[in-house]
Amino acid sequence: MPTYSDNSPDTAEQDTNLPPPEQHARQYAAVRDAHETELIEDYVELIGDLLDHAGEARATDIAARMGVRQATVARMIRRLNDQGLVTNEPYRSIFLTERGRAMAEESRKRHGVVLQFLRSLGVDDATARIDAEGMEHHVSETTLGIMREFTLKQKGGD
Amino acid sequence: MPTYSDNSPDTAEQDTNLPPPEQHARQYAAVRDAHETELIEDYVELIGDLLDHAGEARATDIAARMGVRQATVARMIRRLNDQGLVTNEPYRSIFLTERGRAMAEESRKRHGVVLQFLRSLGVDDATARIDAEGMEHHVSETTLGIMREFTLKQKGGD
DNA sequence: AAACATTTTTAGCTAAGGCTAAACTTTGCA
DNA sequence: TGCAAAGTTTAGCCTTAGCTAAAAATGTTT
Repeated sequence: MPTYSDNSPDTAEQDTNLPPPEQHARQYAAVRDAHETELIEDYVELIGDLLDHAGEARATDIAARMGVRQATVARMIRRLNDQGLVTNEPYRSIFLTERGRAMAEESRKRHGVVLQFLRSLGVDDATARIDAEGMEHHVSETTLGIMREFTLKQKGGD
Repeated sequence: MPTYSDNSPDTAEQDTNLPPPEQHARQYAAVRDAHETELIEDYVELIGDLLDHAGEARATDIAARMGVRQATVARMIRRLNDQGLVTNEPYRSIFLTERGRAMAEESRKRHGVVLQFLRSLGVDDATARIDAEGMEHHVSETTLGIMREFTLKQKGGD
């Protein structure tokens, strides 16, 4: 029994009734779309981070940080190359194209906003990191803006 | 250039340095784990909702609301059956097992907490619904608890 | 420079989750 | 009652993203 739907007659219906089928379907479609780009963005973001911090992005390091095998990384790199996000020559380390760099930057920003927001909500660092990684790709621009504001306000207020 | 990492010397390092590789890998593994159960939970939650609201859960309705084809639903139902989450007989509608019901309830609660939280943050209803759908499976118990509290506090404070 | 170690790539397997097309069952109506 | 429509299932295709095993290239060490 959800306590949250029992005291506000205005929103009670929205909680207990299902949305119309088409809208419902659009919600799930949005999640599926997010999933399609999610992994690509994670790889690109990680490659960007490695380039910044280690000076180069090597398949071994990507694999270690992603927690997957090198073979998996190799195939993903080819895909990223196909999509014009990275450049790479056989047996050499990986670089971001202009588009890749833009995506990495974008991703890094989103990630940062969500992470900072969770922290300023009072979530411990370790948990915030894990949750941010998962939530990052499912937060709309609208919500992201609200999170940004909230974080700033918290910072100033304390 | 992330403004959030430039003014708080304490957290600056955590933002600009990468976590150690093993921890980093664990974060991505957590996201992958969430993805595995995510769709299953969505189906179970939807079936529960349909049972509650329409009295029965039919493949056609599930397909319409999920935004996928009936063939896709049919195969998923078999999978849910294999996992002991639903019972179904050929050409008859679908029911939840005890375990299925528990999962649906659990899922519905999480979903509600995230949705209410987003609303009380100031996110508009349509956006909140979409974001909640995606975020739901990536929010830890810890964060969920904090969200619940925050929502209550907002409600009382206004 | 040859041998060994590491790194990268390729080939081929699996499972999931979309799809279409076609077969089969149930339902509803004339 | 019988036939058409609607709903359900099965078969088979595709892509993605894991994996292992093995081959190819690079780097290191003696």
